[in-house]
Amino acid sequence: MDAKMKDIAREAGVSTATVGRVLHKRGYVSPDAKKRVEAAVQKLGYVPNTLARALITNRSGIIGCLVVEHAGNLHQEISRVVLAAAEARGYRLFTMQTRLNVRDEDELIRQFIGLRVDGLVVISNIYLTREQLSLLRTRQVPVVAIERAYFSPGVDNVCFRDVEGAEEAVRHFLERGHRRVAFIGPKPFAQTEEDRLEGFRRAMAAAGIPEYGQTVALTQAYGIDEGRAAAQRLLALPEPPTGLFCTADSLAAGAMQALYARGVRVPQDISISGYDNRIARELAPPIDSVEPDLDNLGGVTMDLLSARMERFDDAGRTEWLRMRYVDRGTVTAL
Amino acid sequence: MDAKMKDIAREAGVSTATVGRVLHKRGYVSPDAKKRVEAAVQKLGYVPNTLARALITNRSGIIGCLVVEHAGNLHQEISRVVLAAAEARGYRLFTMQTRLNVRDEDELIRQFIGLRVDGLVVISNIYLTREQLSLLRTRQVPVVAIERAYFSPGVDNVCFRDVEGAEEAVRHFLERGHRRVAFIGPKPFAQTEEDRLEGFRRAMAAAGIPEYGQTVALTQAYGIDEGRAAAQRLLALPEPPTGLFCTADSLAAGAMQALYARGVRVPQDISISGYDNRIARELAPPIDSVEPDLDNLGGVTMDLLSARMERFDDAGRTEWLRMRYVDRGTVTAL
DNA sequence: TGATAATATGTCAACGATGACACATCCGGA
DNA sequence: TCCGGATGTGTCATCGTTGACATATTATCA
Repeated sequence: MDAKMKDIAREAGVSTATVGRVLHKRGYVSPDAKKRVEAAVQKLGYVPNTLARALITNRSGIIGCLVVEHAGNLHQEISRVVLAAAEARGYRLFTMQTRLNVRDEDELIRQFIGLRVDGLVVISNIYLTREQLSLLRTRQVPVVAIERAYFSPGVDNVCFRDVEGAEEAVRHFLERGHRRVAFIGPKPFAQTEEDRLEGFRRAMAAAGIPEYGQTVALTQAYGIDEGRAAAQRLLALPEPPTGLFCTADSLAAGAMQALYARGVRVPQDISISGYDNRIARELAPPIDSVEPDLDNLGGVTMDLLSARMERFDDAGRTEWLRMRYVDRGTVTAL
Repeated sequence: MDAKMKDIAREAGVSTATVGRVLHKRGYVSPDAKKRVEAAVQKLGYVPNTLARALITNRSGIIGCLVVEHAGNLHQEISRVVLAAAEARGYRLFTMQTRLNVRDEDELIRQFIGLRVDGLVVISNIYLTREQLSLLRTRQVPVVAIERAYFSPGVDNVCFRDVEGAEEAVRHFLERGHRRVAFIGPKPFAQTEEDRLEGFRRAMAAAGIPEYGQTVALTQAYGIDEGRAAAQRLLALPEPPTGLFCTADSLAAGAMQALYARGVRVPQDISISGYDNRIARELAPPIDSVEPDLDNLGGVTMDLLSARMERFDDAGRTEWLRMRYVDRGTVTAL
């Protein structure tokens, strides 16, 4: 059905080798033959079979992207910028998603290996297992992990400076005279969550506020409902906080609902900031948030990956992406 | 490097044919040979080469997904549910994205054809060109288009009942005594936008409100800023509307900011509803919205596609997905 | 006892593109 | 005139897997 090289060759009256030379613009081809081949390609609507090419060259031109989904994180946005960067560099990005589930991940990794991907991008806040890593390593598949640092041979990392990001956000409150700043964030279940809590603690400690004086509202997960409930609890305290530091915009959005319902105005009556800057700008009013450097993320990731695809070695490089505080004026002086 | 069937065969002391029989659980294999093959597969960490298999079977097991991105639409969410449905059915979904750009689309479609995808899902609110369609058609690639109906041979469609969705939302205002209901939505540039505007007009006309009495605020695009500006304009009218029907949650979110800034309370002072139900629940307060039946979308899409993959024909089937009005109480009686 | 079916395994030509290699021809310079 | 390089083209084994076909052995029944 589909035209193949042989068909082009016959149509143009040359051999498949010459067709190949025209297609790859490599080697000597007479202008005449070239013209005839191009005409035949056009006429028969020839599109080279990537699969056959990959089989013999042993390079698929495909990069796998494993996204471990998880309500309330940035993984969708991250995969989008990585996709854009990959396409810009001429790679095809093959995305597969899963929710936290080792069995699924095993299956997806086998699928990627079956496709003989040239590289793999893992976007996850949990770790791959040792077995999964070794499966990839014996096949010399370059891996770049976003969000989780592996420090493992053959794996490069792109990480967010979450401790510093959270620290800066909390300092924002403290510098404006706030003392009772509450932390709203999930009970740490991965590095990211620990880092943000750690950043909060560091900033508070640096301001001389002792551990037991800190108001920490841990939620079971990310989400609107969790944020709303946490804010309700905090507002009911005898001495409610004057500032709410939320470690996700979704939590902040929920908190805003609680505030709105109680008639507490932002920023006149209370200060608030979010994290991730995903929906912060969509709220009324738009609130402060902490933004990862997504503009660079795609490029950094693909640079690491292509360096490793050219020469596979055992070093494990790590790139740290800094966070940026986006000031929209919802943290005000007391 | 990678183990191949031949290696397994040697290790197990059988031929590749027997290895194949074990792998595909087909044909006769002695329990003993089976055991040895399985052990060899385990030992050598064999993963079949999907590319080679695809080459000879002429089925890649890959479904292409072309997402034409566009700020403010649901395409990310849609691609996610389609991905889930595809994975559940054992297909690999290969997603590529582009922004409105025919040249890019041509390139991506060629990439898909090069990969010999078994089917293609197009998520776009603009049409593929005639050339693109015929390229796919000569190769008998089943195509399912989401959002845009093609009524073109070889293309199945999954469409949203946007006229009815908008109509129902506007009726919600009218039934509660509103007369001055404003429409906030982009100047129609594709069917979706026209449909939502049409729905608004129908509902208003049915309530006896003449065309010239209708308040229509057309924006240049979807987005927070556009929604905010439109709401500001409307609030400045001598007789401001009592209800705002926004054809996207992002527009509604912007409108909410304008309301908040002016101290107009929702829903006490004004009624409002959004569309798409993407961020409506994250706002303070959460607002009414119109929700496409995303739960069914993935399944419906994949059903159409797999039916067509089994038997390619020229019929163009169309599935209409109904919209659901989500009532959160932000449209109240006057 | 021989015919037949069921069981078990191996051989080999595809799939479509690649690229090493061989073979031609032509030109310029020694 | 002969040689070497540039130019132009074709042949064929190969990539890893599949599946049609051939072959061999054992069990079953008339």
